Amino acid sequence: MKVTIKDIAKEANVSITTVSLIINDKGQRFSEETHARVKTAIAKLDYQPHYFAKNLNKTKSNTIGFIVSEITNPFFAELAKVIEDVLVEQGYLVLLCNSSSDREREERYVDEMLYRFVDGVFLAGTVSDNAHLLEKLKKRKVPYILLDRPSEYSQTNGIFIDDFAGGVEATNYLITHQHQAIGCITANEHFSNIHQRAQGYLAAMASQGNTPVVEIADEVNEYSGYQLAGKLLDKGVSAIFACSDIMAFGVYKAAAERGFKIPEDLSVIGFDDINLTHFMLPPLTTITQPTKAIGEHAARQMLEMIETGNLVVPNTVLDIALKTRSSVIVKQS
Amino acid sequence: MKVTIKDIAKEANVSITTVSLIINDKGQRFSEETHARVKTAIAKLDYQPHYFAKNLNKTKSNTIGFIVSEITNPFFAELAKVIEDVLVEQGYLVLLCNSSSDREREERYVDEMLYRFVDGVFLAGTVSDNAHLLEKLKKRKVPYILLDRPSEYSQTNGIFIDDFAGGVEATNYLITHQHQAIGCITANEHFSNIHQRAQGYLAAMASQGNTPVVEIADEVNEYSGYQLAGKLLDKGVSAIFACSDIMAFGVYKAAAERGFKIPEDLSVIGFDDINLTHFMLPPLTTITQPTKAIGEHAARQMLEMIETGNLVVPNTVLDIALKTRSSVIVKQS
DNA sequence: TTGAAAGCGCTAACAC
DNA sequence: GTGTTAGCGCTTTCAA
Repeated sequence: MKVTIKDIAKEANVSITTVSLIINDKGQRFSEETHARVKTAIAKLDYQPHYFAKNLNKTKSNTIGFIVSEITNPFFAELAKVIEDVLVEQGYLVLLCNSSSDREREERYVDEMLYRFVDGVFLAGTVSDNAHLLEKLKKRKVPYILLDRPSEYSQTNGIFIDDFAGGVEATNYLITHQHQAIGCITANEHFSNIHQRAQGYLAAMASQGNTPVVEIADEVNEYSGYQLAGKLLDKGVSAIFACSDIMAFGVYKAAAERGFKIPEDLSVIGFDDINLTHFMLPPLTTITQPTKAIGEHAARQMLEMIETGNLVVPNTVLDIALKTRSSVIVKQS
Repeated sequence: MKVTIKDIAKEANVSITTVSLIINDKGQRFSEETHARVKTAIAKLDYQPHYFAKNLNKTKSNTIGFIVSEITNPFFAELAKVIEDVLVEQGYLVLLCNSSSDREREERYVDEMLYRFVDGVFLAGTVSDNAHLLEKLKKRKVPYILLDRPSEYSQTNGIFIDDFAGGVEATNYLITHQHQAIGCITANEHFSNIHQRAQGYLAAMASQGNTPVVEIADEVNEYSGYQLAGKLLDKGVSAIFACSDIMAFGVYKAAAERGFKIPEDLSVIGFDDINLTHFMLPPLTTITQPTKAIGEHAARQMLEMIETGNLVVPNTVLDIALKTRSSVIVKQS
């Protein structure tokens, strides 16, 4: 049988009230000796409070949900890791769930999390058309934070970067290296942030009078990058902007298969700056997302919301930066 | 206020017992009409059972813990994803926690999971010296399954591959390609499975009378692979066996920096067969772990243990296979 | 300083 | 077929 507060009370020869108060640090009024007796009993019987009983008429679980669209994408794995590190440090447990970008799964997870009384929810890379999810969270007064992908529905509680500006910067970098036939690999509008990066590309191309060549994927991974890069290469581009580093892996492969060398025959720029970009050959020039800062800021905001009961926090846009490595050079004539 | 079973009872004009039984599919004895009334009331009031109350005098939570040593390692991310897919399908929620190979974190997670009454725990890549963790789980009669890394302490409940044989096979493959100066990049004995792969390498080398050259890392990632590959290359090896694909990324980089081409100047073989190996240049020859089969088998075993209450399941060793791609060729003289 | 007792929402044994 | 009621382990109000 599990040891209960009753057993402790009996062992220490006090009432259960006394035990409860002392356990929860509300027992200042008790004598030193009572404290000691209770502590000893707890240690002796190896008592652990009962999670369900303790929370029965509470509304806190010390658990925070984290819904991520694709855990095998290193960017998300790195982000989740940073956030978990901070939250665990603060005494929370993170309930990390992978949705594989599936709407139904996302909703299911939100329901299950609310059912389990999570104290907050992070939504990383979930579908942008998520009014129903946010509505549920608001109704239950559970704080949430949106990461990576803005929601059409929420103008607050998000931590993002300026994807459009990043797209412009990446494209301009290629343009300043004399590239004109620049292709772009992006994803459909459900991936709103990645879509925005392509919008930045389009704007930068337009301002130079360059003709854009965009390929749009329905998934963001190495394979889709590979497929679309092939199409672009067949169209004769001299540079490619891959709106996600993971897609850039596919670009490298497609180029290699066609005998194109990077950067001599093809310049490539990515977006995200995942750890692996250092290990691509050549190392990928990319737009850096401050993953650590995003995660830490997100965790802090969440803790603050939980603490204050405030459910709204203004959107934050963190700075990106161009990370120059070796995959882009001046166009060879 | 949250809607409770009482409200439903009142609305439907029945007792709370009736509601409870019908909700839990134990209400065969009630009339069609009663069923309907209760269902209508539930829908009308948008009733949801109370997680803590429901489980208060139960011992099930419909939640399964998953402790992983390094979620940013694609192998683990892929494995976790497969398992979660199966388990979610079966009505469970997976509590995925990343320990960063930290003993304290692992223990903390086990405690928190037990506190939350998880129905089972997966331990993927956790420290091999984990008697204390398994002891806790056994004491609470919570089924567990060990993945990736065997425990010195448990001869059951594991799903592994034959790491030693894999090491032998990888090494022999290099040997049959005329390589003699073969280096090996592995990790310290805390990573028991990876360590075993190196043992296989040593055996294969010894049986040929070749002199082994082993470098041992304290972490398994791209960086450690890079560091150690540098050392091996400086010692003049013509082939490298990287005991983990993620480390092979580092080998590629170290080789490139020294002007060594793969496979012409250096043959490389990896282990795991993560998705990204297809995208390495050249694609990495490696030992395939049947990630999908491992995950599905693990999930099935877990469900069976939960269902039957049986806490022991024999170890399973799944088959590996050599996956030939383009990073190994016959040694050039 | 301490304790008795009500109540959180639900399940299940038992009664009708 | 249906309802009453006693808990599950803990927190908290109120009394002493």
